[in-house]
Amino acid sequence: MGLTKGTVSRALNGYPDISDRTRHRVARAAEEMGYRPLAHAQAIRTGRVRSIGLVLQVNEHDAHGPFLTEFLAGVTRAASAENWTLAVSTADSDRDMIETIERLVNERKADGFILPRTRSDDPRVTYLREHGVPFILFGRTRVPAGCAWFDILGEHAMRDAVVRLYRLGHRAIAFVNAGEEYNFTRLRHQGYLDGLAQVGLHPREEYVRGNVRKSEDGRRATESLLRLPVPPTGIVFATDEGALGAYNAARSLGLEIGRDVSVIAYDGIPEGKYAQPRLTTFSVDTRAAGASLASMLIQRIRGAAPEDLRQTAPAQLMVRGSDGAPRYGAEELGHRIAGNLNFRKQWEKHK
Amino acid sequence: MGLTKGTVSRALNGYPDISDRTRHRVARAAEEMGYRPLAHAQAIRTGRVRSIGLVLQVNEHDAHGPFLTEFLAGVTRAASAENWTLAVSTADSDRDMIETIERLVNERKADGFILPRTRSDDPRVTYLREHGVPFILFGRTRVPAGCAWFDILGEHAMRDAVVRLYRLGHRAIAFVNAGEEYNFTRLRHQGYLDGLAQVGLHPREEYVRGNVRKSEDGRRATESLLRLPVPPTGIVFATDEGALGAYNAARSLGLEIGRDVSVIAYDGIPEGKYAQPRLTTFSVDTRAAGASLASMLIQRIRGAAPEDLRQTAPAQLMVRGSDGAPRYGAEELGHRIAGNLNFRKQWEKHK
DNA sequence: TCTGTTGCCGAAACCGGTTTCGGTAGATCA
DNA sequence: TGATCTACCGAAACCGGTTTCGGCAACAGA
Repeated sequence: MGLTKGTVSRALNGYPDISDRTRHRVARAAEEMGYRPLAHAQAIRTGRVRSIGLVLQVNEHDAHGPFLTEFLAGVTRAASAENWTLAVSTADSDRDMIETIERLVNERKADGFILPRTRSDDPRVTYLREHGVPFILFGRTRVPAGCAWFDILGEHAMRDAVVRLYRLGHRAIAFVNAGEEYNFTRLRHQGYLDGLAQVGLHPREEYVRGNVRKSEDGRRATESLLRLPVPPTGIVFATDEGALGAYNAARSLGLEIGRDVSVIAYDGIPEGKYAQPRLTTFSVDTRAAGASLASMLIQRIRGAAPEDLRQTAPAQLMVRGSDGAPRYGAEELGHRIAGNLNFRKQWEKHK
Repeated sequence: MGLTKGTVSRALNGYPDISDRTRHRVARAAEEMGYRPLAHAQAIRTGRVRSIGLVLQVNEHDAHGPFLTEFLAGVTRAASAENWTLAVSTADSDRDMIETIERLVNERKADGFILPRTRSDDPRVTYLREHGVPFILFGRTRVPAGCAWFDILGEHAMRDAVVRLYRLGHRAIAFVNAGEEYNFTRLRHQGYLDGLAQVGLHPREEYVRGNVRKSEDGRRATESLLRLPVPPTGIVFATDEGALGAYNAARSLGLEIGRDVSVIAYDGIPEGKYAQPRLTTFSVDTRAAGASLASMLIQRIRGAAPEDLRQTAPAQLMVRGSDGAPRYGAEELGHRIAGNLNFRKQWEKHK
């Protein structure tokens, strides 16, 4: 009893000039009365609110939807373990994004930020770097100076997908990429090319599509691929969502996914498990990613050098039903598709 | 120039003892140098951190997934408008939930809480009420004393779904309910009964199923309904997810949804738009709900009485392709299903 | 026994705001 | 012209912690 608040504070924070006896006494008393220092009272002196900032882009097509819960679970788990919390906000444009971050910084609602969906030229990075606010990227960047990051090796997944299709017997393998604004896009494209090189297939420009964001984009891209004179028998998708569009394209051309044409994608969204046939995909452990990002950001805020905070992890292949040995060769497949289209045309004329 | 910090504070906070001239001078100066009071420094005196707490349950089957982004967008929008922020955390059990809330309360990381998915007997309510922490429910509760809430009138949707099916010509209308742990479950059941009463149909116990959480549960429930001697021709689902399971059940019985059997559901999740045929459902404006909840909670924290903070809103019917006039009457449908099953059995024996 | 150390804790400054209190200048009124 | 009132602002206490500084007591060394 009868210790000054200063002594209590030092005892709780492990200062060396406190005897073990007093330290235990304080710890026990705090425990008994359920005392926890008010975070904002600490912050006024320490300058840290022990809070991670996360601003979600919500304008366009909702990019995080399926992953969000898992991601938040990972982040908050890791943050809680260090007694930190998470401040979430949303923005519907780049301007709004910067303003939102600015507000969180100025009022010190967050000590640093996790930046999901790294873009090629990212205004968030520009702003935060300029203002000396710590941050960590989910996804690598082209200009890495001063940046910490965590990323999944999507390019390896793309490469392995090509190799897998090749081993299943495919010799005409196409690639459908995501929107160009993201940094991972060119990496995945490179991974596709690496895969072709590894198995000794020549890259063909007409086998590559890009800027697929929604599943409808994926449908169009797939249809244009399958209507080529010599269509691909296997298609690698940079995202699950794009691949789900392929199901509609295949249906409208009278094709069966997994038999007539094989599909391998990337992300591991739940919808893939409900597709018919179930989508073979490279799944990302989003929860683990969130946890890594959170604890790395905390280290960064505590002063670790960004160069020491760069990690990558592999995606894990989930073999399901959308890929298999090709039923026909590419030329043969082309003829079948032409036949199907012709039949449909006749039938519609007949009506 | 040369005003004390006390004067500046009063000027910025609109105290009456500051002349307009000084007030403007201060406002302009603050604007110029981009000054924003540190939230935690204010909090130490005011006792408010201007932060809304939200703890998500993430253990079991992820209940919020599809709605989460929209919900967060609504909450953070409304919060930002009042210069508040959102503190998000997660929990994987009831115990963990209470501990997480406790931590946020003790450290004052949040001034109050939004409680999504109100349960019949909710431990969160017990804890917060006991500790005098403001909160608002997303969903009504059975014991309303001291509770503020916002809710969607799911029971009206269920009732209208029944009436709609009746007007389309259905006379055998079943109901598939959600998990019993949620409070909205019994409300929706009541809505179904109200609908039957309104059109003058007798409730039949064998036409009601419950405890459907995942789409697989919905498949089983639907199959058991359709295997009745006199199956329903129309089915109302308390959740979209359950209704998606009906698609598989119908397929396995050789039935076509929207023709042989009609389905109307509730939630408005994106997957419903991709189902074949597209799911007719009562859609909830989750973003608006989040916004209402946030601004009502802020009012609550500022001292408004909980009794004055109770709002409801209707769900909006999205007519798509899963409902229509019944192709057969109920008895006839039963015969067709029996025939299909028999055929399948023969065919399997034949193999 | 005296002098340095050391270990340990109290006292007080400090962080950046908010809020209370008191005093002064100018206006109002008798 | 003097007294009273009012509008306005400065000064200082305060919020709940952290951190610095200084001093006392015990202990070691000479």
